[in-house]
Amino acid sequence: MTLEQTLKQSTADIFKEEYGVDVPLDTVTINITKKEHEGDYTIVVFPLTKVSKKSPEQTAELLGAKLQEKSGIVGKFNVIKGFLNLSLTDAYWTNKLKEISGNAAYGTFPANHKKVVLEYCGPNTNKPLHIGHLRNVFLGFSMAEILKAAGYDVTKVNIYNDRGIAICKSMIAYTKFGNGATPQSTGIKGDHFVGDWYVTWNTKAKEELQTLTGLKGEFDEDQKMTSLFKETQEMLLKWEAGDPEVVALWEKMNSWVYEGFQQSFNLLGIDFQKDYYESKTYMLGKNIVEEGLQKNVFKKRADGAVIVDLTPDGLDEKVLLRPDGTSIYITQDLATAELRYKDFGMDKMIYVVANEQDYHFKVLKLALQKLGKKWADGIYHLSYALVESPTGRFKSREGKTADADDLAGEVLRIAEEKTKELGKIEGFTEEQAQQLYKTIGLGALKYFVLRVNPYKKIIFNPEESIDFHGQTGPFIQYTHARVCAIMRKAGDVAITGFENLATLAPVERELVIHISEYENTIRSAADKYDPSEVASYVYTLAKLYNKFYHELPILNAATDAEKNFRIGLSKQTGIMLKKAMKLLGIDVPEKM
RNA sequence: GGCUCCGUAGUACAAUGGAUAGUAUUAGGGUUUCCGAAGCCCUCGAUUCAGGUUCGAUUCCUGACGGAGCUACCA
Repeated sequence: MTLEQTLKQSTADIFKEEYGVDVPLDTVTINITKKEHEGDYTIVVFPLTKVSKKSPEQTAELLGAKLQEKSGIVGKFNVIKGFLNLSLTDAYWTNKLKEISGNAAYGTFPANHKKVVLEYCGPNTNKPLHIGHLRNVFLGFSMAEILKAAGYDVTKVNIYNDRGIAICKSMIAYTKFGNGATPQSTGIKGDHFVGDWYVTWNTKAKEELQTLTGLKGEFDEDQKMTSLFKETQEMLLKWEAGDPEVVALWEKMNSWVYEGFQQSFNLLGIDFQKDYYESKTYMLGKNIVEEGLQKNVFKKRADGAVIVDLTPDGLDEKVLLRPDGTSIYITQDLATAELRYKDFGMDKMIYVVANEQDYHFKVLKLALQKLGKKWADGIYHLSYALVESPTGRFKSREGKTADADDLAGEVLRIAEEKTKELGKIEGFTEEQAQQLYKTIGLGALKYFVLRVNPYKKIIFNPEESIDFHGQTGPFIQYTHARVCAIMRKAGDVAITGFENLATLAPVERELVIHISEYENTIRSAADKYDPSEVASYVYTLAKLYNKFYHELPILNAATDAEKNFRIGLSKQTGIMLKKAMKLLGIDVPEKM
């Protein structure tokens, strides 16, 4: 039972005894006491006055006195207006720290035997990763770590959108203008190489369109009249027909892209247990559509298109299959979802996809539920808002600022610069130094993205956003390095129990309390699918530690009992910093 | 037009319906005879507007005003 539950239960028991009324536990609200008041936890008694029929102050006084008398852990209390501030005994907190430090698995919940499949990344193979993918992969990776800590059995999967008109554009441009160049011959990273041909295609199509019409119309529509587009479309048909030459080229170019992606994934520190390819699943949807028709869940429209009527659910009629019988995006996704269920039998299926597709995922879930698939109840769309530049949405045409590799390179460069200026890396080999720049640079980038609630859009200004001061990854990493320095200096002092400690300083209590809140944070972040709660937690922890560090001597503490306790507290803080940052996919260095 | 999401200091973010709305950054000031100054301490500064529900509203409801997304037989 957690402390919160204990206090709630005791409160309910006391009310039962005093007033003979059962108080539902959720009417008892307990918060961490605000800084300006004395106390650790606060019970808000306003809702309880209905039962006690007394003033908030009287109610609180009585409750406080009874809790102090019966709980055994409440040392003192005070009442301000309707707020009952409880201070737990020092013994309670020292025991708590002892208990936590003795449990290496603290913060990891026992296996709940629920399977989660988490899809993230989902790149197109015709262009490199951009800043939107960064938010996606950082969120996805972190969410997977958090769910694992919360006891779930998580499998991360990727889906490659590796077919369609877009990749054919790259292929056509390469065929016509490539002269046999390769990533190896040019030294260009594979995904960028193929992406460059996609850009070339657009440039050439624009030129052709200009000579054709002399106008700068709506490119997206008008490009269809160019010969280049017609060639591209022919290539797509050939690909679909399995033309060996086209398929061979497609395989070759995609292999370049995958090689490039893999480099990015390695740098970013993300991974997948299974890859899905749109080219292998795009024609699988027919069966599920047929099933829907038989179950009378889907209907055939007069023109032959298959639709699902979602108007009773407040949505529209949604087409699932074209009149000519070919499938569309949603058809594939229905089939892919079922395929995943066959592969994994998961309890939850999480899609990490931008909020542009909110509607799509509502349709997907509803359609599967209407088909009677129980597992569809476990579908969750982890929707996140777009990353925008200060001038609006990042467009892939807008240039280099939005490119993921460039951005990562930029933060690594800044990390190197800062480290050379401020770092304590005497004796590092070049390799260790490079590794450190990576740790710090990516730490800054990941933390910057993950500290924001996923549904809120992020304004990203490449020049200003990557900071190393304040609420940032490097600040937390620095704090960890500081703890490590203390531990090195402390040597192998055996940390014993904390029984001999007389009293705790306020900042020591705050630290222990915050450490004891870790499991609540994990639980909440997992339930809400929100890594930003962990980001916020770990920042507060680092800040508290720095405050503690400045206020109190650790190695030079006045008594052995204090020194022993403070070293133990430092050690545990270091462990918690590392654990929490790991859940964000961020490493922490021992020196920086 | 309809639907969804978002509006908090100059800027970027917090706040299960709870106390005097927190934190970072910017600007200004202080702090290395003492464990790492990428730190710590101090000062300035905000809930878009109008109603409603409530003992209590940044939070919930209604409306207005701003911003974004969706409303594709594209993915």
